[in-house]
Amino acid sequence: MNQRTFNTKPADDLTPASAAKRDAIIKAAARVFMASGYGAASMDQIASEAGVSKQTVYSHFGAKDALFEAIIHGKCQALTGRDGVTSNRTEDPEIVLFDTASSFLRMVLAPESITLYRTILAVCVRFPELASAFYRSGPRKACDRLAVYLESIHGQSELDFSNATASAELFFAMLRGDLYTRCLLALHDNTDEDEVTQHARDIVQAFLRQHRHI
Amino acid sequence: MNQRTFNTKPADDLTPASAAKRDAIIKAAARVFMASGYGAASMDQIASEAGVSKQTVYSHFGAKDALFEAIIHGKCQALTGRDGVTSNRTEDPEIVLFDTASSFLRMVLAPESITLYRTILAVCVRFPELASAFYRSGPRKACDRLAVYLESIHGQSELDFSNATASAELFFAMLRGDLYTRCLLALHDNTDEDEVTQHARDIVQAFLRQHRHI
DNA sequence: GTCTATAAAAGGATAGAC
DNA sequence: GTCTATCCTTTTATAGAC
Repeated sequence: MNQRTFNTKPADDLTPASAAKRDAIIKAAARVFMASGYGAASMDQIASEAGVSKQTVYSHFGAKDALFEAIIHGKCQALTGRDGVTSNRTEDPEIVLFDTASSFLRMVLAPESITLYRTILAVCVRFPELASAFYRSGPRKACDRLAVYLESIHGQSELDFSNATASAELFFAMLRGDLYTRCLLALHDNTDEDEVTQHARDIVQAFLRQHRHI
Repeated sequence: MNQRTFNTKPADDLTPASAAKRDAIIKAAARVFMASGYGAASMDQIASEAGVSKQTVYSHFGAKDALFEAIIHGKCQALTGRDGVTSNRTEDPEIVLFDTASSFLRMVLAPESITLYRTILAVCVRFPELASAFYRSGPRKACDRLAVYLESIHGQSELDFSNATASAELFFAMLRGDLYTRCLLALHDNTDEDEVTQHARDIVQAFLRQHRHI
């Protein structure tokens, strides 16, 4: 570990050539870390794929763990930025929930998301901050956004969302289901798009039935 | 990888001293692999903790990956053997489901189960058979057992389990919920026993309400 | 900042004696 | 089968020249 602080984003006080190299290092490191995990990734391979010398990598990031943290943090922030989990319109809740379910499943079942999650799980004890950052910018964020929506429609159509956060957590847990476990374990060669859509439809129905008090 | 086949269980055609060493190797390897994962675990450390020489480890298991596979397969078989997921009595379904939920959560949230799952996820691409074996002896087994029970009570108390397997998968997915994600990510220092019990109670209620057609 | 060369250490696997 | 000693490769990190 190095005592200096290294920026994740290309700094403006670098020469264009240096910033370009820094960018190449980040891209290469992301590829290598995602492909091999933290332990099996080598600084040699990262430098090679970035087209720079190993010493340049160390000049920019100081140590392997600092580079790894920068990459993972970047990936987590990219996660947060993505598609809104709820299309917050005054539409039929069933439609809004189905859209939410579809985009959520597409996101979490994407190979890059699966790989990122596996990579973090493999090192979450050694890098607790990374695990926390992932949770906040991923699962937690999705739940919070959905909870806000559920609260906004509480009472409509005889729907009871008096505990919106718990309901949101349940919604995503149901969505993941057994399918997510199988994908995490790499038991599928390809994820069937129709199966996913049908699954989202079923879960939305079950979720609505569950929260419709009679 | 070695071309020979190595037994997982202590063979009877070994001298007692040899069988004891084999057992020590298995115990030490389990500890080291679970503590460090496949990549970071070293054959030196395993030999050292087992109190034998490294060559003895190689004599028994041939290669690092073969030893790893033997350890993981052993852990998976131990998983299967454990507590019945359903207490298949002619009791109130609510009680049976609550018992099932409680023992399931206790099992999957146990630190050893979490560690095993993380270890397998980290190598599931390189060892597809291990991932498959884990899935069959863990999540799949639990679902199948519960599905059998659900089918047996289909129609009772106005409960609809016409798709028992899907219902069983949903039940366990709901049970895992956000709590399981947080535990996987090592975000908890200790799992609150009362929180788990209350969670199981809530999920059973939601599950029953969901399958009670009106 | 960047590169080449190198230090220093760790790990998987094997040879040879008993 | 078991042990000691060793080979060979890979890896993190740094030194020194430009």
